[in-house]
Amino acid sequence: MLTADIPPNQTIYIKNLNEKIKKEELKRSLYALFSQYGRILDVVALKTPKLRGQAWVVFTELTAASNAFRQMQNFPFYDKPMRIQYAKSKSDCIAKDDGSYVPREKKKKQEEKAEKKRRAEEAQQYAMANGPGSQSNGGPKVPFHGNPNAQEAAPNSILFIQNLPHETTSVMLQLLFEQYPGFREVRMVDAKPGIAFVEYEDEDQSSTAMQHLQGFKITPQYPMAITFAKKGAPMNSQNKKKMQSLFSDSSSNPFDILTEEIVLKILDHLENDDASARKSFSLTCKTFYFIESRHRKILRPLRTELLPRVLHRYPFVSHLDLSLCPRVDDNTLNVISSTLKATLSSINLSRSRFFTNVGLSSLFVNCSSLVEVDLSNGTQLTDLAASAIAEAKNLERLRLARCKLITDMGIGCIAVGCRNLRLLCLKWCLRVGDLGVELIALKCKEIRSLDLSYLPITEKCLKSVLQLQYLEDLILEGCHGIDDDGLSTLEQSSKSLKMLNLSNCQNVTCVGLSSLTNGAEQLEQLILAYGSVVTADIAKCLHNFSKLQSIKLDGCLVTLSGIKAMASLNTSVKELSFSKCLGVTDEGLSLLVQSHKQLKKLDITCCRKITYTSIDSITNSCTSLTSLRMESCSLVPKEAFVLIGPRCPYLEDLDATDNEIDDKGLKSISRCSKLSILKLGICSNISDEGLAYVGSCCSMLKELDLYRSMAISDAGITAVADGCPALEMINIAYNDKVTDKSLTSLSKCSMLKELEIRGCPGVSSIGLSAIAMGCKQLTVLDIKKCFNIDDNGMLPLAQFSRNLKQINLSYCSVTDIGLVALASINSLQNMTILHLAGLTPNGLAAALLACRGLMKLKLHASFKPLLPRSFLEYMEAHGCVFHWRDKAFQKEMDPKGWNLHLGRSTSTELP
DNA sequence: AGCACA
Repeated sequence: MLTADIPPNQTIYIKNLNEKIKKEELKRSLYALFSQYGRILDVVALKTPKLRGQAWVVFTELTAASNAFRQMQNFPFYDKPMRIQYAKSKSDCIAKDDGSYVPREKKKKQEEKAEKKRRAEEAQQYAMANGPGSQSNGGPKVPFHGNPNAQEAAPNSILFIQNLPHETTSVMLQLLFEQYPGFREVRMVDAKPGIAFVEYEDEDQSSTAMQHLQGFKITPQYPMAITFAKKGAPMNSQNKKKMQSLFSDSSSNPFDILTEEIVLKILDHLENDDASARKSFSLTCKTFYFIESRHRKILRPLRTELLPRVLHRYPFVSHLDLSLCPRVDDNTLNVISSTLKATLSSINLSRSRFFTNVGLSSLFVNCSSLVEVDLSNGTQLTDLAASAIAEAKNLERLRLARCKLITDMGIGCIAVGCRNLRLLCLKWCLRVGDLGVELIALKCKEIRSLDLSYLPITEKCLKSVLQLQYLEDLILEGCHGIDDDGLSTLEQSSKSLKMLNLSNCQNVTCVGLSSLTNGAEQLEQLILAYGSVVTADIAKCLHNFSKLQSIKLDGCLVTLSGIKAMASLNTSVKELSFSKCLGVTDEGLSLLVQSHKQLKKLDITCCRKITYTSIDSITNSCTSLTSLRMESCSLVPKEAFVLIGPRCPYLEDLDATDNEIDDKGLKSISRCSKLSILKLGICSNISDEGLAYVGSCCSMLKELDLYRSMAISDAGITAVADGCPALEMINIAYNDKVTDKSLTSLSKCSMLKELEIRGCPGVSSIGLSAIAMGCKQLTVLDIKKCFNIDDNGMLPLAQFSRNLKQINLSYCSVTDIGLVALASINSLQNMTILHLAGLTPNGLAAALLACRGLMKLKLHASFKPLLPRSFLEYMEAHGCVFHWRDKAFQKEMDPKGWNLHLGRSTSTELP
């Protein structure tokens, strides 16, 4: 059995121990070392020639063993790194506990084992000599990973077929199996290609079919492997009894009565990305553990060091997301390409560095089924990398955003090599110009989506791009080389175009736009944010688009005639965005919403001219509105918010940040029972009374922002915590009325992922402990300037918040001790640690060395000279990026709210 | 490298 195949066991097996240590001392030290993970029942170590250097540690709990297994792997112990595995069998002291202990008769037992092995080998040889798949080349070429107990399965009218090529369909199998009498049906498992179940009327008939089709090759490389399916148990009274006795007898596994088919079906119903559900599933029993490992398709590992073993456990992974691994070197890519050769279809390397074209080349040459690759942020990648990409002949989706060294030459290679590209993102590839893009357009005829944002291109390459007959999405954001004159030379747009983004193209006006979109009859979405003035001319281009759904003009100057032109369109759009637009008035907006009554999403952030009138028109006309974003609409009075609740019952998302809304308004809005996102930052007119309405009516609420809404206190937060169990994000920053009571209430929200309590002096480590214990999904935490949070808050966080990715603890009272504890959280990626009075350079270094997945770290510049250079290099080599800040210590925390209208500190200081 | 309980 290979290491990765050994299922979890409450006993761990440790090898590579220092053989010079005396047995008793070794046992004592192991006991001391591993007690931190849980209660230990026994430590076994022997010094016989065969068993020296090894030991077993028996825990009372499986979870203790698995934590020890993970966390102490390679731990240096008496100068040698420990190699830990799960024990292969149950320890005697456990067996004695649960009554399954059978005293062994030493030699006899061993002989029996050997005998069994011999017999199994004989049987296999016999099968090899007689099976039909063997005539030419001796059995299946491709090892199939099926149920290891398959050969022992009793005859069954259902057959279990493995090692099928992935393109096999149920019709193909039916044609094959219906030739034999008694055929009933073929069943395939959607989420698991390569296997199928075929049912016959009885066991004789299924046996006949099995004999005839054993080893049949649908394609030359895949001889099918047929076994009897594991027996399922219909629920007659006899079985019920069996079930009951199984449950009362802990030594056998009640789940063994489920067939693999049923177990796979259960897995199909688990969310693919729900790690905890999958984990519980595989810890149910050995069979489940095994089946889950074959079913897993998506993997997002935390550590590349463990990748060889992880990939061995999950051989059918097709989607590998390495965005949590800052360091991925060529060696790692080699491991991936050799283990996932045939199965890998998608890989994300956008957050990883340290690999080169050599590793990429091995990846693309070996993994021929790769269809999707994200290499964004590969600022180190050159044209050599591009020519490696060109080996990926089947690539369909390629992202190269910010690969600034890749030139037209490299893109040319990709154009020639990857003819099946459907999506290509070249955003910020500053050395790619007309030539590269033209080559892509000429060679890659399948392109659907092309992102050319911020490229130094002109209309020259657009000629070819617009001839792509399947082009749907074209993104030309910030292409300053494109202007009206150039566009006027274009004759016809792409007929298939659905989305056009010309944001930040200041040299393009409605004139250029109409040349570019001439003939684009399928256009659904037009994004012209931060562009030139929107005038009546816009009507000229828009009136042709009968399918237009969405117009975004964020940051543009919009004239009244421009808005009138949009109001006179004969199509009804679903989405309009005017965030930060100058020129939006009550008159224009009212006209517009009256002619677009189907509107679902409207963004009028910072439209500072609109008043009650606009809100009245919007809510009157657009009753199916789901999203209304109106941050800082400073002339809208509080009375306007009362209109929203009764008129827009489908509202899911309301941004009323920095508005006059009061409790009456909140009462009205709480009638929107589908409300999921509610932003009430800097709303000083709302109080606990208003929040109580939200708490009692909006049970689907997921996000609540109360940043600097200073009138609220514990009672309001508690009402929300009690009434909104689905809450995932809450921001209560800069509120001096909030205390630990709020945090204790919020600890009941078990889905909470993001908590910001920056600048709340009333909360302490006690409240944070409650959060740590109750909110196990917590991923992002901001406790900056919570002066009363100290090391006592970090310890529970370290123990319970194992999913924490990001933390800001600047200005807290945390010291070396708290930080070192925090560092034990494996998932930590991003920390901001400024102005911690009790932090020493040594404590910081010790903590950081323990955080192996760190990607981004904000520290005060004064630490830089105090940390050894070699230490900084070590961290950087592991993928950590340091951000040195030198802002002076701020004693007061913006007591008068000076920052209020100068942009929010959240967005400038948190990444 | 190696899977036991004496």
